Amino acid sequence: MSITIKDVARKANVSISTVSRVINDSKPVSDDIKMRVVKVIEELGYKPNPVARSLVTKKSRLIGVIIPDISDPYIAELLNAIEEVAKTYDYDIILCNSYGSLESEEHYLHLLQTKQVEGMLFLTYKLRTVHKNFFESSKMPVVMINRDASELNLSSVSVNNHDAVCEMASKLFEYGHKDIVLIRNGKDSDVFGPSQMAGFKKAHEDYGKEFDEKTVYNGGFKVDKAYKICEELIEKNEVPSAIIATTDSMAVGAINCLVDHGIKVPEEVSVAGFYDTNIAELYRPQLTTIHQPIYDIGAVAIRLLIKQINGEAKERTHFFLPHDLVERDSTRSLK
Amino acid sequence: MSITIKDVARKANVSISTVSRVINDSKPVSDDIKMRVVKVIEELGYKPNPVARSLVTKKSRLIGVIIPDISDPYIAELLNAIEEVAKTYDYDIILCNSYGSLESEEHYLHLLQTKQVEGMLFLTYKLRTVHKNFFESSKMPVVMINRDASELNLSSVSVNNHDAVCEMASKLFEYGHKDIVLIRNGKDSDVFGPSQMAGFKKAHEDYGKEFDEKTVYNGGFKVDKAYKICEELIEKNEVPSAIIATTDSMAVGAINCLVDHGIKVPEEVSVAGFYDTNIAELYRPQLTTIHQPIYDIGAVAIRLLIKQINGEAKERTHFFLPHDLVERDSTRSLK
DNA sequence: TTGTAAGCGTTATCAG
DNA sequence: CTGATAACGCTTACAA
Repeated sequence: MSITIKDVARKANVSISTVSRVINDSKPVSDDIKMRVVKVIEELGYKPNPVARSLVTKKSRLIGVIIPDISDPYIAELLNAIEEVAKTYDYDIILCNSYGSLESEEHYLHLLQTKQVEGMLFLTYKLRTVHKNFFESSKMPVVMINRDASELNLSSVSVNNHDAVCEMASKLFEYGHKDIVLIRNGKDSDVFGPSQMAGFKKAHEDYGKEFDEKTVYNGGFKVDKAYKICEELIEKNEVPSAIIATTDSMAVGAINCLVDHGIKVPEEVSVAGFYDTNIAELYRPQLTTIHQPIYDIGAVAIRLLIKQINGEAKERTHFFLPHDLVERDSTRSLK
Repeated sequence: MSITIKDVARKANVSISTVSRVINDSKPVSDDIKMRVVKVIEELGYKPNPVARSLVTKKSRLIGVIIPDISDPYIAELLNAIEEVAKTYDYDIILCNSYGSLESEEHYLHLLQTKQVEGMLFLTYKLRTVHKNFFESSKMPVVMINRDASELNLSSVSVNNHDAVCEMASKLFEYGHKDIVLIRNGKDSDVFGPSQMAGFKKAHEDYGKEFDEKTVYNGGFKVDKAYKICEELIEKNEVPSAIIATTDSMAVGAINCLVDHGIKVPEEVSVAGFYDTNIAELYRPQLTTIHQPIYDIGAVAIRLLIKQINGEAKERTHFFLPHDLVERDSTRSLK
């Protein structure tokens, strides 16, 4: 049996309320009594029982995090940040890996609610009605990562995907590339699908290029998918002079395919990635990519959430964090 | 205010104990009453409050997981398994990222204890006295991953590193390689340091080669470190015909260095990795590596832990899971 | 088989 | 400033 507040009270010769007051610093307690209590607490090595505490305060000091795939390095890095700053505020993380399945996302949404989490961080590839309904009815503090959720009246944080794709495409056009293929995350209903498409289009406009929707493919975050898309391109003899993938690993998939078919990168085809995850530097050729402040995205998201939990948050908005185009060896100028 | 057991009791016209009995299936309840209660529960959408429950049962349904680095793909995959099977048993995971620092490991060990976790999964690069003391005195169920902890009278699970290194080295000797450099995890005090060294030695004995301790380097799980080690080798003009790294990413670091210095892999030097993480297949040349049943390691560990929590575990032992040498393109036979 | 009531360890209200 | 005491929502003897 471990030591309770009662033991402390008894040994210090005060009431349990007094002990409670000193540990919570909630009401004035005379100095000598306070010191006496503190001393006893140390002697006994007393630690308040968080469960009992939660029962009365209705606060669990728990935050739920639903993500589609821990083994995605991008998400891992995000988690790193979330975990770290949460601990700073004395919150713990309950991790839910949904594998991107709507079913388990729904399951976790409810699970977390019954687990009494005080708020949730949500990361999903597709946003559905089920989600919306849940968020609307639960009124639980939620912040969305990597998706603009202002339509749901939720705060969210990400990089500006429209601008990032636009910049990358522009850079390639400037380098003299005539035709660029975009392998984006997914369809219009998927995360950032629309803004990536729009950014790509914008670059075409800016550089007076004709835009053809057929040059946009859906990679669905999958290396293999990107590989296959590339293979098709090769078979159809439609290999472009440059490829932009909205994920580093899809870029790697594309390069592997090209190289496996004897096409040199970047000599014959330029390929760019997105996110600047570990592999971008590890892989050869090193990837030209969009560096994202992944850690910061996670950190901002969790801070935002905690503010919301504490009722300090004003309005719900989307936060864009700055990205960076980093040029390495997988792209080249044709000029 | 959410619905409590009282609301259910009132609406079903029974006592709260009866309700408790039906939700826990703990004592016989007559069929008609049970049905009535179940119906009311559904109507009201009642969910037992886990906090209140924990307070009386002293069970938190929480398991603490301390790991050194979430963004390590190996650990991410492990986490995947842990999270998944834990949910199966209705346990939640509290994630603690120690960055391998002894200080935060210690911090988390205690934090988890006060958070009332029912057991812990522990993954560390170095095992120290602090850890031992904690485990001895707390008598909390703990299972260690990727480290033989039988000396601490703790269960643990991993692949047999001695054999794996030995097999890899043997394969290379068979291929006609004369000198092999081993870039292992770390020093003797580090995880698997000794067994990797021993396995390497054994292979030398088996093949009648002279063993020189100088051919063993400590990579400390770092890509850069491996890169530098390789660079030194090149500068000293001591490039071996084969390199075994005990981590895929260290292998990649080594290959990158070699290639950056104009040395071809596998034509001039063979390089092998360990773990068979994503990058092993993604990278070019694809890595020859030791495939580890990472998911299974995680799954076995968490199951073991839950058994221990339930008092079903017999003795504390180390479990070896089978590994596999998978040959890809980063090594070649000299014959 | 069912109900009553005593906790579980805290915080919070209200007197004093 | 300090102390009783009533919650918090649930499980579990103990009675009935």
